[in-house]
Amino acid sequence: MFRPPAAKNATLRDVAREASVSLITASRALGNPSLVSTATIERVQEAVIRTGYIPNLLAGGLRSRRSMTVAGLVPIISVPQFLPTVQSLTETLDQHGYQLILGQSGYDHAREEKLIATIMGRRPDGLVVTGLLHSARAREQLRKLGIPVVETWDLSERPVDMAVGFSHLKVGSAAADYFLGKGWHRLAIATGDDHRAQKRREGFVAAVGHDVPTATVPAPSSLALGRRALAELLRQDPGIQAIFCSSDALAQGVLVEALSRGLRIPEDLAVCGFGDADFSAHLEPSLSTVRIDAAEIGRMAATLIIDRCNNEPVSSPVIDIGFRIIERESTAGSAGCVI
Amino acid sequence: MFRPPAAKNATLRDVAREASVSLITASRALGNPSLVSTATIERVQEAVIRTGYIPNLLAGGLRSRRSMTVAGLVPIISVPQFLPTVQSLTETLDQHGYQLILGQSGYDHAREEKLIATIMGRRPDGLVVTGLLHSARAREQLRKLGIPVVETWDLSERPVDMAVGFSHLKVGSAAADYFLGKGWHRLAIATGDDHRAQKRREGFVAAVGHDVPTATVPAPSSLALGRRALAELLRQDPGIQAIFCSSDALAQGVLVEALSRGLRIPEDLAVCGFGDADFSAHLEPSLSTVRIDAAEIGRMAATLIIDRCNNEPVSSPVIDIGFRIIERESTAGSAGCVI
DNA sequence: CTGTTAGCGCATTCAC
DNA sequence: GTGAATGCGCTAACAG
Repeated sequence: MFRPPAAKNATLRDVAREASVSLITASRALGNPSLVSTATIERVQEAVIRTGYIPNLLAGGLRSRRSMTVAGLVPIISVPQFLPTVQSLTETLDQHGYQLILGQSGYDHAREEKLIATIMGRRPDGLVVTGLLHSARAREQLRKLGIPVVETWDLSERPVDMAVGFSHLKVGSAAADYFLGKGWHRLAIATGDDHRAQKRREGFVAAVGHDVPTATVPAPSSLALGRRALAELLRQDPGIQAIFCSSDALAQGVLVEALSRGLRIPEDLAVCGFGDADFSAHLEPSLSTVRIDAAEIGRMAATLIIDRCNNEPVSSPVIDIGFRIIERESTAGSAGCVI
Repeated sequence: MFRPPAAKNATLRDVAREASVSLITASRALGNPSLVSTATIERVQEAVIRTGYIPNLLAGGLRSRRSMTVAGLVPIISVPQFLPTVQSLTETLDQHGYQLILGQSGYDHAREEKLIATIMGRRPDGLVVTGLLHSARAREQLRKLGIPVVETWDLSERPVDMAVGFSHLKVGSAAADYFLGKGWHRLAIATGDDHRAQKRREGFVAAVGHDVPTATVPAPSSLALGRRALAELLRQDPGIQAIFCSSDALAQGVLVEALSRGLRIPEDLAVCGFGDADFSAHLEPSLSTVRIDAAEIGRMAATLIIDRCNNEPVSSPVIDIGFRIIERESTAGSAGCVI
């Protein structure tokens, strides 16, 4: 078993002794300075520096029942769309003294439940889930936890607790309406097999009024899969005019494959992605897409959690951050203009 | 079934009572079963299920001085190159019961030190740093912590503790040798401004024997910056034959810009990236690059930490995982062949 | 194999 | 303003 080396960390007791005050006064000087005289605070702060004291948040959390951690659950960390969310979540939490504990649930339902149990052992003060939970049991687990929970990247009618996201159905129908408004009627979809992408497809099909050729690829989607998807779709209908893709990576693959087949974009084939990746505006041709403010999702999720931890009123437990279709060259038909 | 909203979590004491054993026996049944009879273990396990007990790892960590957490420091989470490392690190740690606490140091030296202090408050059992530390003070802090530290994505001659990475100098010189071997002599570099990329540039220049036109872009590098970088390099030397880029995103930008200027790849301009992103093999033309096994870095880092936590001997504290140049169409000159 | 005792480091009672 | 006691939930150490 691992034994900590001789150089033990200074404890608050050491600080108190250095500053010639009691343990609790030292504690207050650091955590609740308004209760302590200025002179004492200064003495304690000096003692902290001299001893190299680093507060033990495990001990503090045990006693105060606030671990100052928030758990973040993602399917896998390397889903590019979620990255800005995780980043801004981490940053915003950090600004308020909270740390993020990251859990990857994979795409496995059983794992999801096990992960929740493991992570709850750390007694986080809140939980942020990226994407709705798969299993009903997991949702039930969360409901019973009694800590703030934010579900992100989707809007449920009945969230476990709170939610920050947008309607994937509406994204789908908006994309379809956009294509139809351009006068394109032979439409198709290249999509990942995850739940949210499927809902966008549903919205798309509903707005079109009938089913459309669809190529479904396994997660995580990629440029390579986009190339394969276009090949598949052209097999289903060689006369496709416009394709809605479930990610910009996929859309880029469609672009590459289309160009290598000598198709002109958007005259022969229009393409719209999803997510507004950093590269999308700079491709040739530039890629139209649906923009989601992923970083804002993380910020809002953090804010909701922190407010609830401080017993501050939360204005609305369900926040729709919306979306925007960004028109670029890949769909710049007659009715539109290049941004 | 009624449950008060603030239903307190069951503690080990509750489990022990349910199972009619002492506290410590319950503890051992769960954490050290070899010391307890099979019948008792079973009774305890049933009690766990009946009570819905979730061990409080804060309390356990406080007492045992093992928090079962590992801190991971990255500049920012959304650097694509590090993602597979973070992912496999999380997974490997998870398999051994450890959780990753993520810290983003930004690109700010002062923040780095502050972050280390914050994170140490959680008393992690180990620390994984992605990239060498910027500030000497931060390195000094780590040395004094007395916990296993793994620096990744680089090899230092004098690591704080352990290291898993590769030589950026060698990558640079290998890239230069590769270009020179193709008969290309008017070389250039498009590079991010981070320390590791600069070392690759150093190695490149050393192998070439003289300085080369260089476009330096701020982190994080992107396709857009790659386009700008090529424009800049062509201004410096319109006759450039081959460019070594510090990331595949940057290289892709160079490709896009080159094609939009009517340059033929690789006849007019050869391009090599770094990192072997998932899209690189599927671009048109496909992108030559330097492949690093990023996931392996994460796995090895986790293993090193865990071994050290268990006081198991670590074969070597510095592990070179090497790299490989992957030749594809963007550099498929006469002397080579397309993979 | 099982139990008793004694804390881990800190913050929440209460007291003055 | 300050302090003394108490215990958060768990496990290391030593008994039996």
